[in-house]
Amino acid sequence: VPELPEVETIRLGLTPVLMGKRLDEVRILDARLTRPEPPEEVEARLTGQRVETVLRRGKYLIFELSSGDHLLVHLRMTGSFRYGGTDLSADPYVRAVVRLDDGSDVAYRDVRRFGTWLVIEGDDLGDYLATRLGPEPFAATFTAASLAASLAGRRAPVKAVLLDQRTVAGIGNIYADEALWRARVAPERAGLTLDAAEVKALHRGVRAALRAGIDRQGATLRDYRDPSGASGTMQDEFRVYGRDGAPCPRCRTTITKTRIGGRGTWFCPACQRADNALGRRR
DNA sequence: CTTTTTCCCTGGACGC
DNA sequence: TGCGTCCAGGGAAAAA
Repeated sequence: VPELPEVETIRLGLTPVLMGKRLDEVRILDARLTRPEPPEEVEARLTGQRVETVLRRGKYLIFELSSGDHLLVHLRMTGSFRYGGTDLSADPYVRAVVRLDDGSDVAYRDVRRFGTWLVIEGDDLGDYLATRLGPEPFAATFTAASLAASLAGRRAPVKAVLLDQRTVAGIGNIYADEALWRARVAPERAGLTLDAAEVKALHRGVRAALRAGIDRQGATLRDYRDPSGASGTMQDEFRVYGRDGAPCPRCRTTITKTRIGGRGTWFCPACQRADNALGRRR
C-alpha cells in the first residue's frame, strides 16, 4: 500500500532514470488508467516530451514535462513502477509502458487497477492539488496549530481526520495507526476531544512514523516494490499495524484490532488512552 | 458544511 | 479440489 514513504522511495528511484529523458513512445494498455480521458489523448500529450523533474506531493507522483504539462500518477492500492531487471513482457498486470530516448523501458504495473494517470496543464496543477491536499508533513506549514485547526469541531474519529488528505498530505491506513500509537492517542477518539498536549504529540507522531518509513524505503506487505524491484523494510518495524495478538512494544499489553471508518485499525488499548484527563475528570 | 456509505478492482486466505 | 465469502483500502461520488 503506497503511502508517503513508499511514494517518496519510488520518486527517488525514478529520478535518475527519467530526469532529462525524452518519452519516445507511450503505450497505455488499460483504458481505466486515464479515465475519463481516452488513453490515446494522454499518450499524445506525453509522447515526445522530456521529463524535467520528478516530484511528489502527498501520495501523488508528479512528472514535470518540457511542454509545461504535468503527469500526475496516483498508485492507489497496488500501482508500481519497474525499471530494468526481469522481463515484464508476459506480465498481465503491466498497464502502461514508456520507452525512453536511450531505448530503455519504464513499466507501470497495477494488479487492482485503482491507479490513475492524469495530465494537467501547468497553470492548473496548483489548484488541483490545493483543493485536495493539506500541508506536506515535513513542511513548515504543518504545525501543531494547523493540526489543531483540522481537529477542531470534528466529531469524526481522530484516525479519520488523519486519513483526510486535507489535514496533512500522504498518510494512509498504516502510518495513521503508527502515528497514533506514537502519540499514545486511541484512534476512535473524536477529533475535538484532543487537548493541546495530545495534538502536539500527534504532530510529532505523524512526522516520526513517516520519517521511519522513509528511512526504511517503505513497507512491503503484498505488492509494494521500488522501481528496481527491491522491498522496503518498514514492515519489520511496525509497532501496531497488523499486529493483533502481539504485545505492545511499549507496555506489553496485547494489541487489539478494530474497525474505524471501514478500515482495519490496530492499537494498544492500554497505552493509547480512549479519553484524556479532562474527559475523565468530568 | 460534515459524516456516512457505496463503488471500483483482484488475489489470497479461509470455511465447508 | 472447488466454490462461496470476506478482506485488503485510497479516493471519488452519492447519500444522508
